[in-house]
Amino acid sequence: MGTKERRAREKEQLRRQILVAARELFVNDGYENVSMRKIANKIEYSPTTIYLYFKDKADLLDSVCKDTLLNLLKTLERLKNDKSDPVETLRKSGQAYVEFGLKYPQDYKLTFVIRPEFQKGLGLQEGSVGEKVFNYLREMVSECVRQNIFRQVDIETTGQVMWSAVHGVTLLLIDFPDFPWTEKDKLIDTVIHTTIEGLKV
Amino acid sequence: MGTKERRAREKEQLRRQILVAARELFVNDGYENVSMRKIANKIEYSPTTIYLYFKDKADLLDSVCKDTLLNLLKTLERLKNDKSDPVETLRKSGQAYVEFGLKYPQDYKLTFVIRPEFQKGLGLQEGSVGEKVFNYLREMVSECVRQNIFRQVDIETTGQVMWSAVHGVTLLLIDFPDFPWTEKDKLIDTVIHTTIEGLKV
DNA sequence: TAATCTAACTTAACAGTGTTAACATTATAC
DNA sequence: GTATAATGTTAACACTGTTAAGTTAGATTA
Repeated sequence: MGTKERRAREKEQLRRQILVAARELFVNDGYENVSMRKIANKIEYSPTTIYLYFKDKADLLDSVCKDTLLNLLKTLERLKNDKSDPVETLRKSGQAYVEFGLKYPQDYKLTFVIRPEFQKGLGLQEGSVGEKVFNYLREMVSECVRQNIFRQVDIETTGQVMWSAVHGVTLLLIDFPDFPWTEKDKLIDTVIHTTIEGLKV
Repeated sequence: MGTKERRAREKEQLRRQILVAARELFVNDGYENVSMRKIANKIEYSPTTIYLYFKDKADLLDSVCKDTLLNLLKTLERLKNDKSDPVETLRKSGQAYVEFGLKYPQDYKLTFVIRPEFQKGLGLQEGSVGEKVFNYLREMVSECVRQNIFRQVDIETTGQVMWSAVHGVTLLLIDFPDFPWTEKDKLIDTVIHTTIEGLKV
């Protein structure tokens, strides 16, 4: 009677296989330059098979994005234990966020700019992974507010300001690699430091 | 002998016509959803005619982006006269930048995230429009540094921090319209205010 | 075991894409 | 008025996402 479970497992396996192949191609060649046929080729199935597992190409991308967010969340939550200094934790979180974006630039762009429509359905609404990521930021910030380190009492605004800063510097560094930036790590440090100091005043 | 000039004028006219049609379609339908045939249809020429004026679709987009940057530059330079308070001018410039992005969200995204490769050839290199935009920001910032308002002596870094902040908040507001943002203008104000205060300390 | 059913997958096709090469047309120059 | 250059068009190629119809293999039932 284990046949049904086996079949389900096999089905899930192929789904993962498609996702892995798709991510790899999206990341290397860019979403628009990847065709369903290329993905199919990579996994050695016919193109239409993919449609048995994903509604369409956008749905496939959505699933890739969801994985990216899960990955980001995992990365961030590793920093949570460090409860000593809330400002230091926030600083580290910001740094980790930018680092994540620069480590997986294509993933980051796919998730946060190429297809933010996906947020409507999965990304930021209640119970979603995206919401969990922002909740993490909320926690970090609210601890700083609670300890009267930050002037602003409004946790939402404070969090959004922080997000703007790290999102901005991440995308600029990704999108304009040839721009004569200040030394990269120095810039990231300064952005985060400036924002935190600005929130204190 | 004015025939040559007339021909050149007519040619330039059709070029503009193509650009206008392309921008309108890109902005309404999104770059990827606009085909050369659609553009051709709009201006009532055959699709291949466009290739007599632009190398390819990307080149067409580049020209649209260049216009956007020119537009942004014009918007910003209107604020330059106000020499009284450099911090206030910088604040206003930041605000104008974000407002510009939100007023022409598709243009902004096309220029700053969809096709930043275009920066390589036209956008940010010497003498380009993009460089002029960043030079504007440099001027605003350096005035604040010169008057010892900002701690940081490094004008480049300071400018880049400012750019990160406004770029970040602009894109977040564009890309996640359904996110429960703080009231929009308040958020923009706070981002700019926070960054400036952070640079002062 | 043989017949049936169903889930998984493929083939063939449609309408659309960017782009090129070859052709047609028009307006200028001699 | 004829040659010449500029301008525009037609037809085609190889590709795209996606659907409908057809095939095959494995499990279920009699």
